Amino acid sequence: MPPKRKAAAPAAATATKAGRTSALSTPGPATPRSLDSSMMSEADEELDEDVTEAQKEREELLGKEADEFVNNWAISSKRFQNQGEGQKRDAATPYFGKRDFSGLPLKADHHNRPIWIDPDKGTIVLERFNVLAEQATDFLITIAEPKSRPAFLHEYALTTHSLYAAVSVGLRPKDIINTLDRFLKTALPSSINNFIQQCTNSYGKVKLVLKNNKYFVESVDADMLQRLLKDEVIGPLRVQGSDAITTTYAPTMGGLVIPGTKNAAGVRQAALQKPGDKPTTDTAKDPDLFAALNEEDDDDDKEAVHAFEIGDTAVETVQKRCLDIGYPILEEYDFRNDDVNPNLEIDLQPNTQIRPYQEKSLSKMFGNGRAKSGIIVLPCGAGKTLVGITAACTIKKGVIVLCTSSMSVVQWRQEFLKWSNINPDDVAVFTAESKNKFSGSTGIIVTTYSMVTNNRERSHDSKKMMDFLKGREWGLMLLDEVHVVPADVFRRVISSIKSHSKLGLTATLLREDDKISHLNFLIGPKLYEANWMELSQQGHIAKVQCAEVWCQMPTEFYDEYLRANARMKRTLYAMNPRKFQACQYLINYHEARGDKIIVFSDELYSLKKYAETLGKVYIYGGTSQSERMHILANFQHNPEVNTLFLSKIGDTSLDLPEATCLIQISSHFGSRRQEAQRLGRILRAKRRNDEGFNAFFYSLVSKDTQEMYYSSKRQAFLVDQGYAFKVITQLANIENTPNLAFASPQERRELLQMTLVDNEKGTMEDVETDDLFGKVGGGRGRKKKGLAARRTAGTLGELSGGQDMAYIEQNKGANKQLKKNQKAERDTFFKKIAREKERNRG
DNA sequence: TATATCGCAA
DNA sequence: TATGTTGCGATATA
Repeated sequence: MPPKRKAAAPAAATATKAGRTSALSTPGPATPRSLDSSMMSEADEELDEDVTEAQKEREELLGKEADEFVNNWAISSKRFQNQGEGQKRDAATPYFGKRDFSGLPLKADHHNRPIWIDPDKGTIVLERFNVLAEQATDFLITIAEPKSRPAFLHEYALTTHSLYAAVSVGLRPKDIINTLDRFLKTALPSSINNFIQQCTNSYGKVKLVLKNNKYFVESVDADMLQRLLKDEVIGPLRVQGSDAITTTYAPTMGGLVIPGTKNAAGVRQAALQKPGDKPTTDTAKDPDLFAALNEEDDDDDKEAVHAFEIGDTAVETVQKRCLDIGYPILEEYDFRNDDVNPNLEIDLQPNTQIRPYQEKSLSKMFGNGRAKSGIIVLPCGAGKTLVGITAACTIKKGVIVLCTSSMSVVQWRQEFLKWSNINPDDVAVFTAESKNKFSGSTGIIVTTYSMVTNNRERSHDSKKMMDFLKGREWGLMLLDEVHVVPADVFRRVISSIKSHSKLGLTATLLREDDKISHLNFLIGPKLYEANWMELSQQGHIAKVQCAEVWCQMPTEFYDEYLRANARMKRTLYAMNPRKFQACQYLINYHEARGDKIIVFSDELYSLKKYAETLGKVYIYGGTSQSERMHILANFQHNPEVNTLFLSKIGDTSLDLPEATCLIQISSHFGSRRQEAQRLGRILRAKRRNDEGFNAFFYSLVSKDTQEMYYSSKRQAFLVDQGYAFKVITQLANIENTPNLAFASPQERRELLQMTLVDNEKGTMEDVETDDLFGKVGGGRGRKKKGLAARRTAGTLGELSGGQDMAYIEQNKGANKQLKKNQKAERDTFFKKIAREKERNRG
């Protein structure tokens, strides 16, 4: 393959693109209101007990089929069908065998091109240091799945799903192939070419569109529709009497303006500006190859589309069948031409401007002027909510928001009020406590997954509410924390509520099981995934230093550890006195530095022990609502309270104040999601834009225990995002920390004894403590009534209560002292870290 | 109003 | 290389 135009090409593309984005007009015409609600689905009446059974079965089936589908389409099954390209052999060939790709001819100017591809697996490697790296990155996130993105070499995988996503945002096969070839250092292997052709031929050709309250199967390819009509399952489902295939012209993006973008801001002044004028926006600087390619689509302006109608009840069958025969259906909502569903009065607050990456992700969703269903992945603190709200403001139809907890329900409502001009009466909350409806003909409902999926007997009110939710059509379904949806029960949401489009939001599209791929057909493709490192370099989220601190287990602890059962093992490695000391040291250090510190421990016994011994506040599941509020408020405003201990309650269900340092002493097995979520807790830091400001993330790990294995597993995701974990085996000057706990062998033995005794009878209930400082404890823990509670509570109360008071004072003194030699100590600390870093590199 | 119970997720 | 127990929300109960 001859070398083609190189560096100049993307630049040119950028220019065209910029010209295009300035083609402005206001969003579609005001839609007349129609209150015709006779369109309710027949589904309502039959939705009772036995239906849920059937639903379950159907979902299982769908799940299985999705898996099979994925397997059938794996790239490896189609590899080398006609591998013609010169398989040269040389001396090294025997060592690589089939994996010798030296035969792929390098292009003459290969050093100007940034990517390599594995013809076998579709793995793409990108050189970040290449001049074209930026453009290539933009292209790659559109067509491939980011696998690993550390500093210099990024790894992507070309998969069926990623190509599906690329097609769904409007790329054509020839765009993909040409651009890929342009960036490749070698000739494009024919296996990859075939793979792309095959995937893209079947993907994205068929669309499911809801128009005037009727479902249409739509395609630009008339033959394709004929094939579907001849299909034994789909054919009969076509609505009788509409035998003709209708042909219309597809709208293009022209005219649609996403609120909050610079374009939107300029709409009024630029109303007279002609399309094609010189760009006036900064977006021109942003080389977005995808948009550039999409640009070409607009040349053949009006594309004919063909469609036939299917009944409401047939939708799921058709979707499933299409998946079976290899033409997965895309969901699109032509909201601008929907004059059946009433419009919602909503717009972003004037002067609201969304960030470039938010704009980018939304432009993928609304790329062709319709709303495409799919998933947007942004790190915590990067403004997912605003993306959702902006989408709602673009569609301007009824919205249903699903959250994981009632706390985030309240937050979503607040955010809606904060960012948009929505009438507060139109944002209704549906939870156990409040079951409001909006007053007008349409509005926004914020609710939880569990509220909608609840299988059990319902209270009268919520039954009525559910009927209401099921009985209407929603313009947009916003799925917060969408990674929870594949959980079998939550999946039911999708089928029970009818919405024209679905937008999933998450920070970590990750699960430890394999159900994550189900999202591809439950909701839609991944439309956009932000790179954490990039956002932190641009100052949208904080820069974080990650460190793993290895703590030696004292021999007597290790002996017990080896002997203990799994449960006790976990307690023991959390209670490791060296770990305790490291924790104490880090807290001292960071408090002196002015940080707000959160310490996570999933292990409740150690959580309480650590917090009580150090005289810090803690929150866990058993902390009552009012105490939680009290503690959080103190942590946020009281300069005396700088450290907060949390159980895994802090992962999802607390609205945590800003923190700048995070220490993990115990965590849940190898959950990458948890690790990422916790890191996310410090990404919001307002000080992030201060010169040289860093947030800190420490994992304390007991050496030579299972924790080491879990820890490495947990870090995988963050490492792929480009975070470097430093390993620290020795904290500088730790032995000189004043009032270091468990410094003597005697104390360590006592700690061990106490740990063993307290946990021997197994249960945490036994050591449930009374309110220590009147701040913690109580609440609705799962403690068994009466019984042993009093016995041990006494011991522990005395023990920790007495010691803690002493500790509080000592620590205050210690902090003052620390401040004196603060600088000296900080220096040694960082020298230590630097030395460790060197060692790890070598 | 506070608390116990249940189903479910990780 | 797998685990088991913690927490949530909704509802029923006194």
